[in-house]
Order: sequence, then structure tokens, then C-alpha cells
Amino acid sequence: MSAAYSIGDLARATGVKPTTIRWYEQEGWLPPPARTEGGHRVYGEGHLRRLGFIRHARELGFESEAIRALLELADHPDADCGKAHSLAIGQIREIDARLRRLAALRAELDRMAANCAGGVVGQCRIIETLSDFDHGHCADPSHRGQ
Amino acid sequence: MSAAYSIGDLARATGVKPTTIRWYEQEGWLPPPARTEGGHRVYGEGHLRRLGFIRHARELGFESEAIRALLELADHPDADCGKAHSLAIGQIREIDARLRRLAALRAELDRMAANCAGGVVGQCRIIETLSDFDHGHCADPSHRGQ
DNA sequence: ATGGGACCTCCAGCGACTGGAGGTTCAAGC
DNA sequence: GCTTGAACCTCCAGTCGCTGGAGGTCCCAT
Repeated sequence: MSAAYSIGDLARATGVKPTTIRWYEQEGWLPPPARTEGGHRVYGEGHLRRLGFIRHARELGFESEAIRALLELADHPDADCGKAHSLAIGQIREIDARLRRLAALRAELDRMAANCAGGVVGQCRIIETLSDFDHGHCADPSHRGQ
Repeated sequence: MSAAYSIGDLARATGVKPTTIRWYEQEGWLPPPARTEGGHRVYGEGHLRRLGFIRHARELGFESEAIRALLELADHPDADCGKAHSLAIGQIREIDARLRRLAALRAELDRMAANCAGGVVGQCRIIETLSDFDHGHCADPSHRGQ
């Protein structure tokens, strides 16, 4: 019913190298797939989606623990609701912080690109933009002028 | 004029461990600071900001090459304007993709948290949310219902 | 002047891959 | 139904970005 993929198909579809896919399996990120008589791995849609998720989460810079937790959440969505809830809330906080920083960095790169296009590069502030050594204090976004 | 920091001060201010700070210096991410008679490192405001930038950029999941490029851009804002411009544009694209994915993941976690709070956990879709194995095709955000 | 915490260098180890060696399987074309 | 070469298999050593420990020195508050 659901399509069957070789490890190479999966690699092509997700951009994750076969070697890395095997490694993910070994480390328990990806469930062991079925095998052909000869021992070749055979994947299904579920593997494809899960691998895509892992790749994007890694690209976004989430720690392996957070990814494991999210996968756990996906695997057992109705088990231990309270835990799932607090995990989700925690991740939302994390994500909001990222969104804020990315938006600030984007704005600064925008400004630079705009100036640059005009032939005059102003002072570069990308470091300042992303250098706020916060640790909670002054997390109010209204504090950063623009 | 500008304050002087020990490696420990820097570590406390940025959340980067002294060991890692020394390693950043060794690898050329951070310029070698002044030293006391006895050989202890002495940093200034510039180091502080630059280190904060590196930390945030790493947390956001940027590749080391991209970070190096951004630092380069910051160091020579008016040198080779065209290069700076295209680099900035490229990074903006990257950032927009991240912003989209993060927003999607956030929305899904939100939905889960909301359901969860009500005592009923629906189907978990976080994997689907972040599993789009795109590579350019279908990058239109309007395609993803919500 | 001294005690102990912070600092120094050097180096080995770890997590997350990556790549190569050496051998087997699969499937497309004859 | 045989061939042949690309894709797959396992095992294992190497890389990158840190991290931690050993063994020793510096700094400064008392």
C-alpha cells in the first residue's frame, strides 16, 4: 500500500546521506526498517516523514535531547499528557526566543543589503544585533529600538 | 576607557565556558586578546560582543562557514560591497526558511499544548509539520493550510 | 606573605556525523 | 537466465566542534 523506499530513495528525498541514515538507525533516532531477503533496508512513508523531521530539527539547531523529546511526544501523543504539555510549552519558549533573534538578524542583514545596493555600506551592526548576552534579563523585545 | 574582562567574566556574561572561549581563539573565531604580565587573557567590549554573536549564531544552528562569513562581513563592511551584498541576501533567504519552519513548528506545538490543557490530546502532527522534504519545490507557504 | 580560586597549556575523549575498504545484492539490458 | 555495474551491506577509522582532566602558575583579599 504505502510506497517502499530504498535507503538511496530516502537520501534523495530528504537530503540526508545514506551513511547518516544508517547512523540514525543505529542510535535509535529512526526505527529499524524491514529488509529484503538480501539484507537491504526497505523504508515506508513513516520513515520518510520522521527522517525529514529529524533533518529539519537539526538544521534549526535543536539539541538532540529536544529532538528526542519531540519524537517521543509524536510517538506517544496521549501518554502522560501533563509531561507532553510542559514539554511543548518549554519548546514554544525556546522557539519564540529563536524567532526573535532570527527576526532581528534578518532586519539587520536587510538594512545592510539595502545600503549595499545603494553603493554605500554603513556601519555593520550584525554583531551587535546578535550579541545581546541576555540570560533572561531584558528579554523585552520593545527594548531593542527597531 | 572600555572595560577589561577576564576570561571568567566573559564566560559569565555570555554563557560560553572558558575552555570554549580559548578554543574559539585558537581556531581564529575570536582575535587573541591582550595578556597580563603573568599571561592571563584580558578582553574588551569588542570581544564580549563578538563572542555573544558567535554563541547566538551557533545556537540558531548556523554552519561555521556562514558564521565565519558573517564575521568577515562585520570586520570589513565596506570592502567588496557586491560580495557582502550577495552574502547578506543569501543569509536572508536562509533565515526566512528558518523563520517559516519555526513558525510552523510553533503553531503545531501551540495546538498540542492547547489540546493537552483541555485533557484531550489529539493526533500529534509535529513530525508532519517539520517533515516537508522540499528542496525548493513547493516552498509556497500558502500551501501549508495553517 | 599566603591560601585558594581563577588562570595557564597540553592533551585525550566525546557526540554527531563522514568516508573508505572490502564484500554482497539487485535489477536493467542483453 | 546471465551478466554487470550501481547501489547496498558491515566495520572501522577520521573529522569537527567542543569538553574535561592533569599538572602547574598567577592574582588578590585577607
